[in-house]
Amino acid sequence: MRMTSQRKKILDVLNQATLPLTCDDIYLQIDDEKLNLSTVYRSLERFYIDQHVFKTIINQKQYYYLGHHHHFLVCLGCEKMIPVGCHIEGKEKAIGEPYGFKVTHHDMTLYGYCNHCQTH
Amino acid sequence: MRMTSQRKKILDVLNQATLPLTCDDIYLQIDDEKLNLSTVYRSLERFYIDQHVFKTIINQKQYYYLGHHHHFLVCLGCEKMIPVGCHIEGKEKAIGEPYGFKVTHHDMTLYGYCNHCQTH
DNA sequence: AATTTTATTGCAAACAATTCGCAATAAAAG
DNA sequence: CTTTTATTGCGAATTGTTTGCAATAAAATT
Repeated sequence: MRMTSQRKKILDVLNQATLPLTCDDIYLQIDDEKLNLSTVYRSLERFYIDQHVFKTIINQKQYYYLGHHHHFLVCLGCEKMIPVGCHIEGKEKAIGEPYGFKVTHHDMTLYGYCNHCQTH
Repeated sequence: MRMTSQRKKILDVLNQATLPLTCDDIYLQIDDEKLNLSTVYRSLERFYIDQHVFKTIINQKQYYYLGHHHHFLVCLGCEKMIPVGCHIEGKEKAIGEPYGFKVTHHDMTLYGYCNHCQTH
């Protein structure tokens, strides 16, 4: 795995972030005329496969983040995202077991309305 | 809500199904020269909003199903899907509460390897 | 039953997110 | 310093999904 200047910048952006980001988010934050969006896509997928970043699907889009595996409350009103812990972590294996299914990971998102959007 | 012939056929297909289906799955199963894929998309989204069908996102695609809310084990090898119960149903509200967030629903998918793909 | 109303459809085109082929580039190895 | 080969930029393709709009057909009204 070659640590290119592009990949360094991508990881920098992710390190700075407090919420998960799409490839496009990251692309836009890196103000480099010469960086291509497909490089961002390829790099993040590579990081993900090599287990250096986490990925979650929200509103049918891929989001990436660093740190530890968790989930998000996503507001249907304003799209705000709130990180929340994982409540299935330990149960993963048990859920697959009766079917001889080996669970490797899971993805979950909770949708609803944030404090603000409930009353506006 | 007008129960058109197209919508009847779409619901028929879903009723027959034992696993969740994409719009395209359903479209292909209805052998009607004159039925359009966008009608299938629009109808299912309407059913979903009116709470007549459930929806879940798997591999970044929308799947619809009837019956009761549940989840799926999805094999990364052969794409096989196995329905499993929901383990968060009761906790939904509690997870959002500390943030004043009103959870309306959630989506989860478990990925891994089925019995067969583990050894092949 | 005939007519009016209006939700729904078919069609083609647009869209958004993501992926791909390929020649050029630049890390890392020799 | 040269060679090797992973990675990039670029443009184009793909996939899943959504949209505008005129035509159609349910359902409501007469």
